[in-house]
Amino acid sequence: MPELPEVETIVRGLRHKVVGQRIGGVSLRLPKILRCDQGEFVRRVPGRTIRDVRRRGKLIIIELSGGWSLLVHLKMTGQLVWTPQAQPPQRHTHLVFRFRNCPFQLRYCDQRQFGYLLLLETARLSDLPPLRDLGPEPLEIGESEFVELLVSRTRRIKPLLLDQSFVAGLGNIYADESLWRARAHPLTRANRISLRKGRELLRAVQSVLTAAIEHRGSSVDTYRDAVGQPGQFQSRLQVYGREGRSCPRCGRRIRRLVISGRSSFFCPRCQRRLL
DNA sequence: CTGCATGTTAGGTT
DNA sequence: CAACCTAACATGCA
Repeated sequence: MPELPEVETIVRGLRHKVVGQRIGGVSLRLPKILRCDQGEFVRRVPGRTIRDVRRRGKLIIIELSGGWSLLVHLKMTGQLVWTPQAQPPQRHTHLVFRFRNCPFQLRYCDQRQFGYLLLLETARLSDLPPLRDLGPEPLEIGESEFVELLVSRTRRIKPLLLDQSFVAGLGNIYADESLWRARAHPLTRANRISLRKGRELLRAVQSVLTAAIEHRGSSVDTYRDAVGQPGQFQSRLQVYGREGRSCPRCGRRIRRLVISGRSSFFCPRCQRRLL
């Protein structure tokens, strides 16, 4: 499940492979993964050069020459993989970009087919959802700004952290890890979190994300980076997916709670419920 | 075979 | 408008 650290790892890995490459052709094996006009995509993409690859939240933006960009959301199981041409495409390979004078190709693979790509004018990128509706980047926001956002909300902190319009890029894994680090119960109402704890929560979010990026993300399921390698952070997760194991800080059994339909893993001793 | 879990978001209701 | 709920997507697993 690619969240911010996984997407960042993919973007960094992809950037130095594809920037400057000219797209020779595309093969669309599963048309439904395109969220734009198919004909336009096949007509407009070949011949363009990749200018930049960047991330915003969990979205990947591949900027092409001539004022067009590709927007990619990997959702649960999407992968963008730099692969030797000679390697036969697998069952879940849905789109292939070939490059001029290059023995590698860029493949979009997605076991569950929830992810998508679309082509649009670079100038219109930020006018449209989902980019338009994203909250601030958690690694760029300041403590006071974050605390301001918290006090204006009455929602429970866990679903709030998962809300991409509140803060962009957190998913279930890093939300739980951050709450554990900050010793905050996932059901706490955002506006009931003290200023001190609010600042602590942002620092927890930032240190977890930074550490996860350093370890190239967490492969708890199918995640692979831009060259097909798994991440290394899954073994450093403290609570996520560890129901019944002991809390690394206090030894108490980690519990799992379903909050707005999502699993939440937390330590009932370290993360006391305030209400 | 059934039913559930999975993350995200669109779309609905309160 | 904010908060909350549910459906939908495809697959794998108990």
